[in-house]
Amino acid sequence: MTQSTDFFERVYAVVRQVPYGKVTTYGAIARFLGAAKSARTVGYAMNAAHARADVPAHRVVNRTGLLTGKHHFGGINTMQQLLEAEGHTIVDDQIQNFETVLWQPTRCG
DNA sequence: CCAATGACTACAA
DNA sequence: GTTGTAGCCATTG
Repeated sequence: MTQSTDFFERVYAVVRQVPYGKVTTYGAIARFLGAAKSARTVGYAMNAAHARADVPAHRVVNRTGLLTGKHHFGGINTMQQLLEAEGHTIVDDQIQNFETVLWQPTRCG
């Protein structure tokens, strides 16, 4: 399907590669896709990712590790709880040791 | 087709 | 070091 969803599928493919207990950023995904400046569009794709059960959008946060999109999970605490359930520590909607749990997309595992 | 929106990021003051 | 503005790109109206 070479439709608008194509771009989203690219994002989904990367987000699904995020391992358990790890998180990534919009910029990392955008850059990996070759659209370093489309970070916003990546977040937009996340909004559509709601329809994808295989897309752990809660593992995607902004470059500061802040849960900016927690509002889009139906509950402002849903995203945080999901991350905490994976062993993350969140304070003030911000992931602690963010760089420690940060994961970056790779072409080979 | 034009205008507005958005889960971002980088630069400047 | 904090706050504000600008740029960017894809989607939607």
